Amino acid sequence: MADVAAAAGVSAMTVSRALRRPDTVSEEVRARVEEASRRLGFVPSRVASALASARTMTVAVLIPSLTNAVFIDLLAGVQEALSPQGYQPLIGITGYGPEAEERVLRTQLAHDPDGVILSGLDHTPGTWDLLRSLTIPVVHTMDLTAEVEHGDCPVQTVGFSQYDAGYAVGAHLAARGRRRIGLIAGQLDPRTRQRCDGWRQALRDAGRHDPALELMVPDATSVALGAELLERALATHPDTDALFLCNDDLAQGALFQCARLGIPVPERLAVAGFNDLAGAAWTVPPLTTVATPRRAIGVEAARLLIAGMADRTPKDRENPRRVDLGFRLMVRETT
Amino acid sequence: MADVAAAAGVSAMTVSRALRRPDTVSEEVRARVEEASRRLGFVPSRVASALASARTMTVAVLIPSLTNAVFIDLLAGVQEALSPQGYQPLIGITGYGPEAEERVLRTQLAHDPDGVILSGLDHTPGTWDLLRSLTIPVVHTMDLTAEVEHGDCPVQTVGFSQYDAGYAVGAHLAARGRRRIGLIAGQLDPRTRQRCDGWRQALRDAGRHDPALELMVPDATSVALGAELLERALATHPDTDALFLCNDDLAQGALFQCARLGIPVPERLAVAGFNDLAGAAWTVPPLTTVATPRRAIGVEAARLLIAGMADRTPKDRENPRRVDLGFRLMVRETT
DNA sequence: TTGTAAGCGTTATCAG
DNA sequence: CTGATAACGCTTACAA
Repeated sequence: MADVAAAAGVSAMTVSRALRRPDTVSEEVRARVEEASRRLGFVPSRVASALASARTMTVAVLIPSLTNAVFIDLLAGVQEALSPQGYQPLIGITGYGPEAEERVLRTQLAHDPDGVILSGLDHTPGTWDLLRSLTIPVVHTMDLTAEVEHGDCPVQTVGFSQYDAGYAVGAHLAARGRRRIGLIAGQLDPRTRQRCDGWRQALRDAGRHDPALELMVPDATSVALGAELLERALATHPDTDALFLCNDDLAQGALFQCARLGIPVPERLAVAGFNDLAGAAWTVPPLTTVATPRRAIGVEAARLLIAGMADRTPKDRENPRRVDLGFRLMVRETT
Repeated sequence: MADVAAAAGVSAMTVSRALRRPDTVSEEVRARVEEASRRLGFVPSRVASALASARTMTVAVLIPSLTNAVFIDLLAGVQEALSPQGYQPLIGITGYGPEAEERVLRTQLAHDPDGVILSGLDHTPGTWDLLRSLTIPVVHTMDLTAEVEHGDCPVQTVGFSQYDAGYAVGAHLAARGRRRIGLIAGQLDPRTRQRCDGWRQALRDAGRHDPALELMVPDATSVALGAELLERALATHPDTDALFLCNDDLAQGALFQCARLGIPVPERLAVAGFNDLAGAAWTVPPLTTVATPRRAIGVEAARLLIAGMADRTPKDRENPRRVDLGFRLMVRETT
């Protein structure tokens, strides 16, 4: 920067200004600085800038895993909204564990991010303490604030009601006249559980809930697991006439297995998935599922953060928001 | 750090040492510093550290897109290898355009990464110039260095031969006795083209290449596109008895469409995909495809980078490596 | 083994 | 509108 300043015949400070806020310097100086800067191939050091200005232009984004399309879409939305504003996402992988999340968060905080985006609301007390102590905006995603604020700490959330979405599926299956409605779930994180809770309540409301038809395993969801669990579920309860699979990959695996076993869908068995992942509309038959606004959640979370980071107010604590982006039941042909 | 130093009764420099290289201070001092550090909740500022040491502990990772599972896997591998060593990946999305890639690279370089990982070898002259001028290690992935070095600039690559992989598929289909073997490709980046080139050569070698059976479109690949293109291909050339779809999502879409149209696979039509994406082993029938070592490529690229970053040698120019991680033809039931 | 001094490359601040 | 000066929080280099 000193070199550019010398070349342009101005002070370093003026170079800094000319490059960051061209409107604060005279037209003539701006031109000279830009020319010199370009000629010398000057690239301002963001590190130095960060140290001097206390703004790193980075945002910590914590997600459970990179192999779950749901969080990739979230990340894509975040990236899409952040990057035009000059912010860099710093991704942190938590592996679905609140303890690991706390560790990763601490690591990320050492980078002095200007904001934090988290997945879910299932954090350790240590994490809550940390977050409370921060003076940068924090947004929690993929879930909505519960009635009670967390540990007297107002919280900003962007998501949809996992419970309501699960309820919608249960209600839909019941409305279709199914009597023996089962559930298959993997990856039992809090969000999955909420979906299951909603589904369960819907069946209770319809007077058709049978706990025996619930098959819940901790394993990560996958097409393979869906195929396997479908077989197991039908083996135990052959009279099952409808199944809610808590994620589309499970549902796709189940559909494949039905095809293999010669089980007609939806005639003999109705199948519903969750998330409306890529290809769900093209399975045979096309899969009934719930479209979730994952990308939009990322975009909105980033927007809230940017707003909070712009005015250097200590945090949006005073004004916590709860943004419900909803969901859509996609009724296709498997039900 | 000054506060911790005061609390521990030592100088700031000693705190810095005690925390980074505990073996360089006396046991007693180390204990005092750690205690004080913990008690005060001290988190060293990486920004300041970066400025002072000229090491940001970040690595720029440029990939075309977040919605392509291939690059997510690559990223996951990179992250997995980088993060235990204390490095942070900085992701940059290039959208498959060399020009956009150059822009993104320039942006990332402002963050002073300690290393760079790129996808492919298809860069603009400007990008090559930039890379040549860097004093940090650079690794290119998903492809292998061609015979001729790029613009006299030795290059480090980790990948596999897209050409050979394509050839293997073509040879396999021919060996299965298929006569009218077609090709469906989307996302026509250089890697896809190389796969197609290999496939083409295999068919020529078998004396069965018919350019009319090639259907190449620029659109991003997807299950939906696969279904659509399958129908279009068969409409134009009903006698096609085998198809290579250049990515598994296309192949899955094609399989779905075959099921819908009542086309028996593999009896009437053999289908081969590429990449062995999640679920490929579970389609009906299970999909023949090529397993590519995407995650391993990420891990290996990160390893090479770490090696190059450790010893602060200007760059691994002197010792460019070409790491071929191979591929595996997964013969399943669609062929 | 520990401490001192001098930056690292910017930007905030305030004066001109 | 421009510039001088003092940080920002740490690490390198060297001295003790």
